[in-house]
Amino acid sequence: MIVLLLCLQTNVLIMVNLLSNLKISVPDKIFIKDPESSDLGKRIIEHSILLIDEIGFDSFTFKKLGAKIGSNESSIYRYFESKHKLLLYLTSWYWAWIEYQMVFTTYNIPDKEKQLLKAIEVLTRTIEQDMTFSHINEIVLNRIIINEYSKSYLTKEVDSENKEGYFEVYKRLIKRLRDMISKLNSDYQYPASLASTILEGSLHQHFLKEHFSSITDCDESVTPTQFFTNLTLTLLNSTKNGR
Amino acid sequence: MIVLLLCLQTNVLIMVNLLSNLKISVPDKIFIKDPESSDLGKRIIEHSILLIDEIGFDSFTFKKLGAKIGSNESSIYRYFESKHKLLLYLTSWYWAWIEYQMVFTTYNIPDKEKQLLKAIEVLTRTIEQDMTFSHINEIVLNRIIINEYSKSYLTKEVDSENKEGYFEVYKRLIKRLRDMISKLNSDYQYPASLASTILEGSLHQHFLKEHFSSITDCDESVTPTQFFTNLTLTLLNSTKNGR
DNA sequence: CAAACATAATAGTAATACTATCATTTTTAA
DNA sequence: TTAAAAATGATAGTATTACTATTATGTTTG
Repeated sequence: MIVLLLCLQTNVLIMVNLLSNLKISVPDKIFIKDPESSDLGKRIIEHSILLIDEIGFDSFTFKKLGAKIGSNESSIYRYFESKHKLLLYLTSWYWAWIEYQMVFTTYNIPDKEKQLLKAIEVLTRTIEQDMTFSHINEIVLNRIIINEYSKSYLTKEVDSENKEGYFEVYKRLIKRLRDMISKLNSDYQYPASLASTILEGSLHQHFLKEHFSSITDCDESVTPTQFFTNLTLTLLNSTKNGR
Repeated sequence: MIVLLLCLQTNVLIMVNLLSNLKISVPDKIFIKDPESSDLGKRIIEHSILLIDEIGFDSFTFKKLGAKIGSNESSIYRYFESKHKLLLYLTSWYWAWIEYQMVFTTYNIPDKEKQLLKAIEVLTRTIEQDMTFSHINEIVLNRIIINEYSKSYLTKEVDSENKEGYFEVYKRLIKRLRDMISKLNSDYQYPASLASTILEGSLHQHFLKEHFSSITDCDESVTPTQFFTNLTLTLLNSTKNGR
C-alpha cells in the first residue's frame, strides 16, 4: 500500500517536472492575447476558474472578475473577446492536460487491454490531486468541466467555431480513445460512439452523483470509472472474434 | 412493408386519439398560470418552441416572443416568471410525452427483452412524425431537447429546483427504464447508471451526428438506437447468470 | 350590467456585454 | 538614458436584457 502510494506520488512528481518545462497548448485563435504571456493573463486564468466555480458560468462576468483580481474589465477584454471564448480556453486547456496524462501513462503498456483500462481510468476519474505546477487549480477546473462543459458547444455558433478549430483538442482525445478500442477489438462496430459516450457519460455520472443520486449507481463506493470499465470490457470481450 | 406502414400509422392514430382526451401533465409549480388554460398560453408554447429552435435558447427573449405572437412581453410574464421556467416547462412536457409513449407501447409485451428493446427504441429514436394533436410540434421540440436540455439543470439552482420537483418527470422516466433493465437481468450491477447513460447519451449522439460527425459512428445508416440497443443487449446477456 | 378577470401599453430599473477613448505606467530597444 | 512602444487603467457610453410596476382597455360571466 505504501509502495503504491509512493509510486503514485512519484508519477505525479515526474509529471509535474515534465509539465513545468512543457506548455499545455491551446488553439491560438481562442484568445486575442496569450494569457500565459503575462502576469495579468495568468491571474485572469487562475481567478476565472475560482470565480466560475463559485458563482457559476451564467453569473460570471468580466466586471466581477476584474474586481476580484484588482484589475479593469477593459484589460480582460484585451485577452478574450467574450466570456464564451474564455470558457473555450479553459476547456481546451483541461482536455489537453487530460490528453497529456493519458498519452503519458499509457505509453509503455504493451497489453492492449491494460492500456485501454488505464486510459479509461485517466479520462473518467475524479481529479483529487492538484498538480500545482502552475496557477491552474485542476481540482476546481474539473468541477467546471462537469458543470459547464456542455455550454461551450450547445450554441448556435457551434459549426462555425468547430471550423475555426476550437474543439480540436477534445475531438483528438476521443479519437485516441476510439483507436485504442479498435485496436483491442477490431470487430466492434461502434468505437467512436463508445469513446464519445465514455467521455461525456463520465462527466454526466459525476454530475448525477452530486445532484440526482436517485438515477445513478455511482456514489462514494462506486465510481464512474468502474461503471465504464465494466461496460467497455464486457462490450469488447463479448464481440471479440465474432462471439 | 405497406402493412408495416399501416400499422405504424394506426398506432399513431390511436395515440393521437388517446392524447386528445388526455392532458400531458407538467409539475404545476413550474408555471404561474397554466398555459393550457387559454388561447394566449397555447400560443406562447407553440411559438416559443419555434423561436427557440430558430434563434437558440440563449438569444431567446420574451420580448422577441411577444413580437412574434403579436402580444405583449408583460402578458407572457403572467404565465412564466422567467425564460428558464419556460424551458423547464417544455422539457417536462417533452419527457412526459415520451414517458407516455414508452408506457403505452411496452405495456402488453410479455417478453422482457423485447419490452426493453421497445423502450430503448422509443427513448432514443429521432422524432419524425408530428402527432399534431395539439399546438406542439414534437419534431421541433425534439431538436430543442437535443440542443438545450442540459442547460435546464446545469445551473447553480439545480438542487433547490430539484427539491421543488422540477425534474420529477425526467427522473421517473429513467427509473422506469432502470426497472426494465433490472427485471431482465437482476445480476447487472449498474442499472440506474445504464439507464441515465442511454437517455443522456442518446441525445449526445444525435448532437454529434449533426455537428461533430468525426467522433460518432451514427449517421444516416447507423442510429443511436442501434448503438444503444447493441450496447444494452451485450451488457445484459453477458452478465446474466453470473456468466 | 357590473364586477372580475385577462390582456395591452407604457415606463422604469439595474445589470450585462460589450466598444471607444484617453491617461498613465511599464517595458524595451536605440 | 531616453524615447517610443506596449500594456494597463479609468471613464464613459450604447443597446439589450430581464425583469417589476402601474394604469388602461377589452372581455367574460354571474
